[in-house]
Amino acid sequence: MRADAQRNYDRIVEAASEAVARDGAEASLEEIARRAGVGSATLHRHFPNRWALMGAVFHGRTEELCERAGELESVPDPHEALVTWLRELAAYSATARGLAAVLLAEPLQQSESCGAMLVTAGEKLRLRAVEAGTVRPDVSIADLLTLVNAIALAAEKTGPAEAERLVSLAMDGISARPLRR
Amino acid sequence: MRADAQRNYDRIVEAASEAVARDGAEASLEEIARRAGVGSATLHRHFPNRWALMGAVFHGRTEELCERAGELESVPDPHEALVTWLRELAAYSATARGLAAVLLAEPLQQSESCGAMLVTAGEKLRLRAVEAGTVRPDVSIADLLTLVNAIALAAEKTGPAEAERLVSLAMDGISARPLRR
DNA sequence: ACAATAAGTGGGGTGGCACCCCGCTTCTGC
DNA sequence: GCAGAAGCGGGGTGCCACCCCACTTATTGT
Repeated sequence: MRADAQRNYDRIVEAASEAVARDGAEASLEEIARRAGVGSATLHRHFPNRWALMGAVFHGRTEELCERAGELESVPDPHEALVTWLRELAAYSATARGLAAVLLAEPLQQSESCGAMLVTAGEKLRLRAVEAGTVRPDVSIADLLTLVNAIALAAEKTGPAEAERLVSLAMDGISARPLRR
Repeated sequence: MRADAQRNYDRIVEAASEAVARDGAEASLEEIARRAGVGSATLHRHFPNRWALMGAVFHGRTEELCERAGELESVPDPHEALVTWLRELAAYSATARGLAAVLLAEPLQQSESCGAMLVTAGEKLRLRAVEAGTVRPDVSIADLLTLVNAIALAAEKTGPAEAERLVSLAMDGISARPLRR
């Protein structure tokens, strides 16, 4: 990649980050290009569609979340580690407007994508919890991520606190029965 | 309302129903107007924004779901009644592309809205389950509907079966502990 | 240092969209 | 059957995503 192309790429991602923070994932691509100081054609050449751009925008944050998953592997209680991570993921998704939509929209299998990164990071936490016997083995990491993303998407209007509450609710279940762990 | 205005209203809703079934809630309003045989201005006069139209489209179906809630009140097991209703709601929302998005988008309190109808219908089922002691009293009907709609939205691509599975999952919780009901 | 060339750029075009204005048509109460 | 109001829709505006192609710029070999 040529040096100037790299510079434009970075400028676009930076402008897109600001735009997404302000307007959500539906931000105008034209305006992003304008603010990045490039033509709209340049934006469309680097990112063939909106999701590709959003993927780049959220890539950094996704890496942080994956690192956080790594940290949580050293938490003694595997169940707590998993639930904590899922709650943090929900809280961040609910704040960074559009991340949840991007994660749900993009095919989860495709490597290099944000979704794939989260799958591999989260799978370790899930497996540890299953081995500890606190999580049903028939629940896949894809199930958990879909559930959490769904909640984050729904809670985008009501805020991260509500998102975390709903995640806790879904993890524990709605039934009034004593917790036996 | 004048007779011709009523006729146009009905035509628009019918065309919109077809369009939504095909393209989801993001269907082109212009095309809906075209297929209804009216000018786009007429559509915009009857429905000031997209959600107003979607509300009208889903009104009939929402009524059916409310009736279904009424039927389920006579099911002996209150917990089963509630979960069955929520699962059916999720399955329908996942099929009728866009219903979930509409329900999440519109303010839940506003009367006459689809959301409000579902709240009053579902609240009875929830209350019965709480009184039977099978559902935690701190879980509101709004929580449940948000959760179910979120799942339906996320499962729009994967189909109603997956939506039902995730609802069941959220209702029971992910933990590997014996069901004590 | 510089020319050849491949890579990258952006102004401007296209078609589609939501939404609005306003002169015209059609219904309705009397 | 008529006056006035209620409703209508063609056409306009401004915004958008996305594309084409003549031009500019970085790189590479000498």
